[in-house]
Amino acid sequence: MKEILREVMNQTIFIDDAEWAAFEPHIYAKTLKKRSNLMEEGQICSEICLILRGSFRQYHLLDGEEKTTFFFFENDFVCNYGSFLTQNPSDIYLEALEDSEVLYFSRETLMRLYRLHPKYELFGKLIAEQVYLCTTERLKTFLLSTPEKRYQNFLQNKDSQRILARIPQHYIASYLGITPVSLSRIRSRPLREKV
Amino acid sequence: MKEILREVMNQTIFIDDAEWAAFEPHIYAKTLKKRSNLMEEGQICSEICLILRGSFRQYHLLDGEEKTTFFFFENDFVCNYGSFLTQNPSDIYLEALEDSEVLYFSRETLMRLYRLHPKYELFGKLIAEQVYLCTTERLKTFLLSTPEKRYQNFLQNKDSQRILARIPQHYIASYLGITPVSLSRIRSRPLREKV
DNA sequence: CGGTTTTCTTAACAATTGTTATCGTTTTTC
DNA sequence: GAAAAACGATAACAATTGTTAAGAAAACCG
Repeated sequence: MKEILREVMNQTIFIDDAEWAAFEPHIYAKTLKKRSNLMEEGQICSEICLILRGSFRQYHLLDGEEKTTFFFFENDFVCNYGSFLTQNPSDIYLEALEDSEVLYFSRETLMRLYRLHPKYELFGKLIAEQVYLCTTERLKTFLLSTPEKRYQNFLQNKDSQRILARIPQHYIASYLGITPVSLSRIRSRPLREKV
Repeated sequence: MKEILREVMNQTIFIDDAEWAAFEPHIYAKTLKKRSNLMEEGQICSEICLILRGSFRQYHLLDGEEKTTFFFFENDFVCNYGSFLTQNPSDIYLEALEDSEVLYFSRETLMRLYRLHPKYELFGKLIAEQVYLCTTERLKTFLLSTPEKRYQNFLQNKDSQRILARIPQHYIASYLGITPVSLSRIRSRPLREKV
């Protein structure tokens, strides 16, 4: 089962047997019931999970209102990466949307691997770069598009399909930075022709 | 003069004399006239600049309209980091807002340093993490705030001060994802009390 | 210095989004 | 299987933002 983690990592960088042997004993598994939290506001992120089964949403709590801002699915790493890096308290919650199963390892384990094998250091760099690129793409949709165009782009984005297939619409609205009512309206709007 | 680059890097990670000696000969300087472009759409980013004097804006060109999305000042690294990482063509322009002076080095130089000294690899990782954190903070202001609140947060953000001091307001509007007219209106609006 | 360009404000109106509430349907839960 | 909760559409109205245009002030440039 832990081999799945190795395979996912291999999509970014090849991990040889010696490198894997240093890692493998420090990987654990756990299950989370639907609606349970993997992380809560105020906690400091000390472990990284790989989702084997299930899904999670990330949300902020503002004036008693939940603002959902990200989703995680099978083969995704899920953690509060910002809190993981800075070791500052989390400003977000991570909630299981379904009964879920994850592999996980601690920050200390990763730090030890960084010191033992430069390959892991490179892995950490490549992950940071990947996550930067994704975040920038998403920021662009806010800087350059209206909510309506943002939703249309979202529909056409290949990575969005798993969100559309599994996530309730009002969470998607929040993910797009709009209200559920507004998204419902946008969806019912006739498509405009380009002029 | 190149020592400034070393000092800026030292704010992230200590570079010893041997590491610096491998880098120093491959650093160059150039000047850019106000309004000239450091990078244009379609180009592939092959060098990183450190600003010694002057400032730059990053903008997208959409339907003939310029959308300014970022600013760079003295002691900032300026490049299209996304294009630098992926080697895909740039979707942005980088324009000097004043007569400017920069140090620069090539991507090949950095790649060579990555191979020679693991310290540079770590530097690359820390930069990616820093840039990720900044981008995420910015994305949050779009996901969690209205334009008006976003402007008020912007005013109170310490890092914003250099933007406010040196950048025309209509560029700031674009940076906040709104029109110049709307920003002018927000500014003239009376401050609301919290209830 | 004088003309041009840039910048910012304001006004009027259009378009979009937010808010609140209702209603029917679907899903969940026990 | 029945009660409860969650979900999505819709309506009505408020608030905000976008668009276009005009004008004044400031900055820029030869």
